[in-house]
Amino acid sequence: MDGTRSIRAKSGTNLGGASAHNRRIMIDALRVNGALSRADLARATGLTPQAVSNIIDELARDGLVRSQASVRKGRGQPATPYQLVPEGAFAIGLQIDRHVTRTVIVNLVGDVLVQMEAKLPAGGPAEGVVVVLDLLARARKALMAQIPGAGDRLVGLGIAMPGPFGINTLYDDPWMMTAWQNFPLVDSIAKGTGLEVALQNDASAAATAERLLGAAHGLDHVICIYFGYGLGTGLILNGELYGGAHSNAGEIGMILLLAPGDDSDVEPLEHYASMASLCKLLDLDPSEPELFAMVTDAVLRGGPKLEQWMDNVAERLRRTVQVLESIFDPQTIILCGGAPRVLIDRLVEKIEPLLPSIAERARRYPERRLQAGLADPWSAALGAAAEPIARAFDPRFSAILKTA
Amino acid sequence: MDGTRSIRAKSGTNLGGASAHNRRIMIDALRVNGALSRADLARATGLTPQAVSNIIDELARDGLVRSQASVRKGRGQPATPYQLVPEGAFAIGLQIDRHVTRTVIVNLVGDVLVQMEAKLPAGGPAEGVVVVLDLLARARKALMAQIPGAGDRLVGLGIAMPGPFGINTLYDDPWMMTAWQNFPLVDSIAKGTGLEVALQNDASAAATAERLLGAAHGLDHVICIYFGYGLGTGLILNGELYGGAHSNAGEIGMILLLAPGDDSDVEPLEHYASMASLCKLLDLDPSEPELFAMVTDAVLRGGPKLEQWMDNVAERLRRTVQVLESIFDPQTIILCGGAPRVLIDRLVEKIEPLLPSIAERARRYPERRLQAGLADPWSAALGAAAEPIARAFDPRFSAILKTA
DNA sequence: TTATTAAATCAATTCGCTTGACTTATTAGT
DNA sequence: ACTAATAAGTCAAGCGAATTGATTTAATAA
Repeated sequence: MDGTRSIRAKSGTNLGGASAHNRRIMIDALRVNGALSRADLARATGLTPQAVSNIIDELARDGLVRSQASVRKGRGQPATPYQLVPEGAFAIGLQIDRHVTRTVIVNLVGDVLVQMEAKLPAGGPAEGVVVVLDLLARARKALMAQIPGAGDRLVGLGIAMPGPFGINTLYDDPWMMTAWQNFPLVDSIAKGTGLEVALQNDASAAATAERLLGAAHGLDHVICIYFGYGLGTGLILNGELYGGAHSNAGEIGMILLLAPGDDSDVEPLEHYASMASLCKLLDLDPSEPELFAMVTDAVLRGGPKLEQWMDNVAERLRRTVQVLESIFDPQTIILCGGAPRVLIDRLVEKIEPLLPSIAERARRYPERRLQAGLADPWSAALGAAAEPIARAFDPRFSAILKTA
Repeated sequence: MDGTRSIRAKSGTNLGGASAHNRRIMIDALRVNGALSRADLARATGLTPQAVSNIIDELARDGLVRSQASVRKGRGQPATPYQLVPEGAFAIGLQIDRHVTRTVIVNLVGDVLVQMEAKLPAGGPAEGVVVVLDLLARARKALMAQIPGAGDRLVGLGIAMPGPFGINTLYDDPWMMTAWQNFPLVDSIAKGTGLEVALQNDASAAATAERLLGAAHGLDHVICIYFGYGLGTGLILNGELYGGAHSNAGEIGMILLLAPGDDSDVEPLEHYASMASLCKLLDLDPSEPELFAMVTDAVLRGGPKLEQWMDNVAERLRRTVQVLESIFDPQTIILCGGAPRVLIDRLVEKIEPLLPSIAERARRYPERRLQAGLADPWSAALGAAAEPIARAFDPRFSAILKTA
C-alpha cells in the first residue's frame, strides 16, 4: 500500500500548491456567484486585491474568465465584473449502463454540447469497448464541428458505472456488471482516447452533476440518492465528493434495511427500490430503448399494483432518508436518478412527510430536507462529464498538495 | 449566514498557509511513524531535504521535536532521527456527562497527566459551571505541580458533551441534556480559563481519542461507534473529523432502525443500545459513582435477562455496522465507549459474525472489520483533550487557508 | 585505500503573495 | 460647479518559504 519502507505520511505543499488553490477558489467563486469584480473576489476569498488581480489576469490569459461591461454601483470607480468563459474547457462523460452506453460533452459551465448513445453488445466488455471507443470518436467529431478549437481544451474523460468496485460479488446478482467491473476499462479508454480518464460509480457521478449545475449548486454538505437501475448515494462532504477508503462509499443499495412487517431474510434495499425492481414488477425488458417512456406512461396511468410498489419504496426511502440525515447532518438530501421525472417526483411526494430527525430545524437553508434532482437517463453521463471539470477546477485538499 | 453582500466563496491561501501545513504533516508523520530522520521525512512528504531541515529546525526551536542518537543503517552518513517531545504541548479535556464532569490533561503524545472528576449538582448549568471551573482550576494546579512550565504550553481546552446541538428536542427525552446544550458553555469556560475552547459531542471526542492513541491511529477512514449513556458515532473521513453542516453528524442514536420482529413504532436506536437502556434493565441509578464496577459485575455474572438484552443490542448494532460500512466504506469500525471494557468486548463478540457488506474483501488493512476501542468512563474526556492537540497540530484543509 | 552511497547543509534563486503608495472614476455634499 | 469622499484597481518594491545545485560529512563495499 505504501512505498518501499512503509513510512506513512501526508504530502507537503509549496508556493505552487497555494497558487493552484487560489486559482480554483476564484473559478469556484465565479461559478457559484455568477460574476464578480476583482474587489469582490478579494473580499470574498481573503486575498489581497493585488493577488486577485494577478490571478484573474492569468485566468483571462488562459481563456477561463473574461470581463463584462463595467457597472456603476454607488460612489467610487465602477467595478469590472468577471465571468467564466463557457468555452474555456470541455469534458467528456461516459456512462456504461447494463444495456446501453451514453456519452455527453459539456463545457466549463456545464452546458451540454453533444449527447449520443449506443447499444452495448451482449458479448461483454471485450466487444463493448469497441462500441464505446467508436461512440466517443463520433462525439468528439461532433464537438469539433460545433466548436473548432475545443479539442485542445478537453480536460478529461469521466466514466460512470454501477459500483461497487474491486469486490467479490456479495449477492449472486444478475444485475451486477461484474464483467465490466473487472475489465481494465480506464486504461483501455485512456489509451483509446489519449485523455485523462477517471472512473466513479453512477451515484457519485450524479452527485457531481447536481453540484455543478443542479440542486446542490454551491452547497458543501449534500447527499444525493441516485435511483437508477440500482440504488446508491453520492456524498458531497465539505464541498468534495467523498469516496471512502476504497471508492465504494455510498453503496446504500446493499444495506439490509427492514421495513415494518419484514422478517429477517430481507433483501438488500436496491432489490426493492430501483428501476430494476420496477421493471420486474411491470414485466418490462430493461434493455428496451423506450423504457423511460413506458415507465412514464405506467406511472401516469397508475393502478393498485404500481401504487403499492411506490408505497413500499417510499416507506423504505423514508427510513433511508432519516438514517442519512442522522448520520451526515447534511444541508439537504436530493433524490435524483436515471429514472423518469414523474417517478422521482411521485416518490418524493410519497416519501413526505419525513420522519423526525436532526434535520428538522427552525431556519433551514435550503428550506427542504428532501428535494427532487436531475432525473433522466442522461444524468449519470452528465455527472461523468462534470467530474473532470470538477477535478481540474474545483477547490479540494488534494489539489493543494505537491504533485508526484 | 454570510457576509454583508452574501457572496459565497472559499478562503484563499498563501506562503503562511503552505508553511503551516508542512509543519503539521511533519508532526503527523512523527506521530504515526514514531521517529524519522530528516531524509525520511523528505521522502515521505515529497518536500526537499532542505525544506524539511528548515522546518525541523524551527520545530526543534519551538520545543516540539528533538533529535535522538544517530543510527547507522548501512552505507552513507548515519541518520539522526527526530521524535515528538511529549512536553511540547498540553491540552485540557472536559466531559460534561449527565451526572458527573470529568477533566483530563494530556501532553502532545497523549499521555494522561491529570485526571479528576466532580459530581454535577442537580441545579443545572448555572450552578454546574461553578463546579466545572473549580475542577478545571484544580486540574491546572496539579499539572503545574508536576511540570512547572506546562502552563505556557497549553494549546486549548476541549469540551465533550452529548449532542445534538442547536436542535429542538425531537423526542421528549429525559436523557437529553437540554439545559446544558442551550447554556453558553463555551463562552463561560473560555472566559473562566482564558483558553481557546471548542465543543463537540462525546462520540466525536471518542473518535479523536481513538485517532490520537487508539485503534484508529494513523488511519484516515474510520467510524467510531460510541456506546455511552447514549449512542453516537465519530466520523473520521479523509483523516479529519467530519461534523456535517451543523456539527451534528454521526447521531445514529436517533435512527429508527428496525430489527426482525419490530413493528413500525420502533424507538430510536439508543433507547435499545446504550448504557441508559442497560441501567434501566438492571435498575441502576446512572448517577451511582460505582456504576462501572456494578455493570462490570453484572456482565460477568451474566444471566438470561442480561444475555437477552445483549443479544438484542448486538442484533441492532450488527445491522448498524452493515449500514455504516455500506455508506462510508471505511478502513475499519471501532466500537468504543463510556462503558465498561467487558461490556464492549462482549458486544463485539456477539455482533460477530458480521453481515455481508462491501467491507468484506480479500486483503484488508486493518484485518478486522469491527474492533473494540477505548472503553472506560474517561474516554470522552480523553478525546476532548485530544481535540485541541489535533486542532493545533494535525494536518487539515482548514489549516492551510488564510486566517481571518 | 578508494569508490560508492546516503544524510545533511550552504548559498543563491525563484515564485507568488503582501505592502504601501498611487491613479482613476464615480457619487455625495456644499 | 466645485470639492471631498469613496471605491476599484495598478505599480513597484519587499518578503518568505520552498527549490536548486553544489558541497560537506560519515558511513560501508570493493
